[in-house]
Amino acid sequence: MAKKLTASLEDYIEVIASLATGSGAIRAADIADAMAVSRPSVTVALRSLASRGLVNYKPYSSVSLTENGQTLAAEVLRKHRILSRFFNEILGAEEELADSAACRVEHAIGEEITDRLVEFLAFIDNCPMAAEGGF
Amino acid sequence: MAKKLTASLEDYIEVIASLATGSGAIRAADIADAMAVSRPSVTVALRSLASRGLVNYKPYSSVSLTENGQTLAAEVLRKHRILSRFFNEILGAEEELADSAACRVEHAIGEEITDRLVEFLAFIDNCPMAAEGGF
DNA sequence: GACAAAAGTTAGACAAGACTAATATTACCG
DNA sequence: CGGTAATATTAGTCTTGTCTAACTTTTGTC
Repeated sequence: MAKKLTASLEDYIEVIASLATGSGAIRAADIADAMAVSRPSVTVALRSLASRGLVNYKPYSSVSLTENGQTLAAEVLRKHRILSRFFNEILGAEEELADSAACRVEHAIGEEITDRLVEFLAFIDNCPMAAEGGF
Repeated sequence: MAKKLTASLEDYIEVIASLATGSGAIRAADIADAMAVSRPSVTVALRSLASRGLVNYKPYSSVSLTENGQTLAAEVLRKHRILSRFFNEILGAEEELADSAACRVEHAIGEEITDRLVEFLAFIDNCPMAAEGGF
């Protein structure tokens, strides 16, 4: 497997994957807007991701994730979703807070903790005692 | 309140607080050893923390936390403990993994999420249905 | 009390990540 | 087709956090 990305590069990958679900080509400006970051920062990040084989990137043209990039993005998004759900549904945090916390924590937990959290949420979903209105 | 610290500086504060529970003065070398970091890095961090009024620091002498530093350390340690317990006791992760994940996540969640996690664990502790052997 | 070892700091380098200002490229419209 | 607007990149700077190597200060031992 590839070497671990920094939190920042994971964020770029994540945003690119999100933009990819929409229609149309992804341009650096879209990424910059989505991340509230300057365009030169995007250029640097794209070069770094390209050098790791995670995005297809040629100067002055549109961007896409490679196979590996998609795999990686999927894992980050999975962490994000499960954390956001946990913070919101189990802990009762507002959606916006849950989401922003998930955005940061997603870079700090590994696969095992994530898997266990998935199992935990699945258990709660099926738990008759935990139905309606949370705990 | 003071401006938010970086993850790195929070780590330093946390380690200093931990070392402070032992006996004897805290020296830079102790911090370097505890964090597996070079001594010059400790010097830099101490200067930064001192400039923020969080540690008492004079070159070539021992280190202590100020009142504000202690308050801040307590908050970080509280996050650490609650996260570690959650990962270990609720999710069932090995202690070592739970602790290392807590080490990273503690910098990524705020007071509100922490408070809610505390409440959640307190609920589980008192929940007759969740007794013995986890869920 | 002198002097070697331990501890601490300074100096200089590097990497990541961000920014602004300036330059280059592309694309669209008349 | 030419020229401007939009987009992208380059160049140069800053901050944070780390390192190694060299120098300084403190400490402890005889």
